[in-house]
Amino acid sequence: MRYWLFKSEPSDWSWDDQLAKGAAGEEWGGVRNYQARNFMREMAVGDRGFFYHSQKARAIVGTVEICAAAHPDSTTDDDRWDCVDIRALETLPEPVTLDAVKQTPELADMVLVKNSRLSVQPVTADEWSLICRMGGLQDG
DNA sequence: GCCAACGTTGGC
DNA sequence: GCCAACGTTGGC
Repeated sequence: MRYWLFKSEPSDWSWDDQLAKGAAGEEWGGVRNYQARNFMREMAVGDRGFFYHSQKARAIVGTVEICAAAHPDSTTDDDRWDCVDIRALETLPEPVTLDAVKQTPELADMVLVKNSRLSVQPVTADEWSLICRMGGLQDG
């Protein structure tokens, strides 16, 4: 299983919006960046991901599961763009802020820190378990 | 609200 | 195919 991170502006699509979709999940449409799209094409059903609030919130707030592999993005007719579907799994009891990530040496190489503009990105297994613990989850 | 970083576009 | 101009993202 692989691990990922999905970024969203809460004013656009928030964790609450994602939670409201429940087990059915929701298409992660609207991504118009090749790197991000390529990562989504690599995702498999059952992979896990973090849900990150950008802009004012700047924190990892929950975990999600990939519930549909990459398929054409329904928000456009342009066939260059694919996306996956994700569903909310757990809310982090304690959100892990960008500040906290930056202050943790083991997380200094995270794409979140290194390439802050990439909206869909891979997370290593070590990063995953550490952030889960920091957020108050036993495990992913 | 500003601005740096980065990705994309389009002229040559 | 290069690169300048432009637009967008996201941290501060």
